[in-house]
Amino acid sequence: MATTRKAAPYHHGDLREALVKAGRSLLEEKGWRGFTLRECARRASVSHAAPAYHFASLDDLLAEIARRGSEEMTATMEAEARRAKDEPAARLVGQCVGYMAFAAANPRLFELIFARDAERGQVPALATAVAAVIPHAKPDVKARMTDFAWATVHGFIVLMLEGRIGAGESSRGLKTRSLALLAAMVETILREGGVPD
Amino acid sequence: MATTRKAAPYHHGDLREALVKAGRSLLEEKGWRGFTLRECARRASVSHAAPAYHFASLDDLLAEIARRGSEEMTATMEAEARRAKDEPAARLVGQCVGYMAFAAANPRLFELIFARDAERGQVPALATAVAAVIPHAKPDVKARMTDFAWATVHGFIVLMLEGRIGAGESSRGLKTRSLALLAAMVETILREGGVPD
DNA sequence: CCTAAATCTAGCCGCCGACAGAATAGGCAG
DNA sequence: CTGCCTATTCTGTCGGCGGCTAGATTTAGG
Repeated sequence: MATTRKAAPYHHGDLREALVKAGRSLLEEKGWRGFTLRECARRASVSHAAPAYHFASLDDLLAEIARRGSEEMTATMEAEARRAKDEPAARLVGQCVGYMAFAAANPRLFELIFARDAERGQVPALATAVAAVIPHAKPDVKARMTDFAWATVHGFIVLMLEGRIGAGESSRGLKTRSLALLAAMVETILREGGVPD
Repeated sequence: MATTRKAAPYHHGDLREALVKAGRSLLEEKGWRGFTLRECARRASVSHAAPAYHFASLDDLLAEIARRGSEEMTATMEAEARRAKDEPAARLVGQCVGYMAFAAANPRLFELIFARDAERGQVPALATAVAAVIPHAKPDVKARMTDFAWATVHGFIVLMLEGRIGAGESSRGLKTRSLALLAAMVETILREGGVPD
């Protein structure tokens, strides 16, 4: 056939695709422990052993879901950065906003990405964005500031998703706080690695 | 029986205690999906149904482990703070160091604490420590700075544990980086809510 | 020593992930 | 059109799990 893989559907249509989709929604609905290969099969209207042909194991399916989620997250960040003003700091903030927005919209998937998608030179775009804010800084300072930015944003959204921060607050208030956090973060980056004032 | 609960051991000795201990080490060893009520029972040399008497469910045992872990973590933070210089900023840094040290020493337990121990007015000591650094700031600024500090420290240690930050770095280097991060954090707190310079 | 409560064991249920082998369905050679 | 080939899915099975119940065993306290 034309493509390398599964060109024409046989019994199901495209089971691999259906399983990934079912798995993703199942994960978001029932969480972690409710995620079951058999339930994915059920949602795809297929026997309990059918997934085995497409995914060697449960972890294999999770890995694929994480892989796609990771791509989607990167895309969200870049889209948000493009919407921002054409200015280094604004673009960095945009990426961070995209990061948090994706996590808030897909909390379990976000968790999964960080639990499963280990050891990947993640978020290279973030490093670029930070570097653009402090172009004159030394490489190691840029690296440290990237870590700082990432840690701040990641920690904040995680704590918020876990309900440790701003538990009883309005959505409006949380947005304001997030932006204040990002502003403080940018200022710190500028001060630490910034223009030789 | 003097105390309210399980004063003298019966068959086992103190099964409840043994299960918590076995569960904690099992969690650290096999992680999360290897954590099994039956394996805990096995490690305590007891039948598979014995735990049911002490813990209503697997979640119940996890909750207890998380509860104790949380206390231990708080103690670690306070101990580290006491070891620091008698100065607000140093004590805040000390608490953060304790936070990271505990997480690094008990990564799975640390995860568990944050996953299970939801909705608790966590880390009140951190809020106190931050407030002491910026005594003249308004309450809402203190709150924001506490969130900022917590997010920074939490994000950093999580990313480090996941291997996203400083993957190939020496332990020495990581320590230096951590301290640099904390220093930047304290400076930001001072600048944002600090002394009216 | 006897009773009642506390503690543990044995056994069952339904669910799970993984594996083995049978069955189906489309493509294709003849 | 026939018959085979291979990709895909199904049925059936195994051991392990969490949770439950029934019953045995041990201990405390009179």
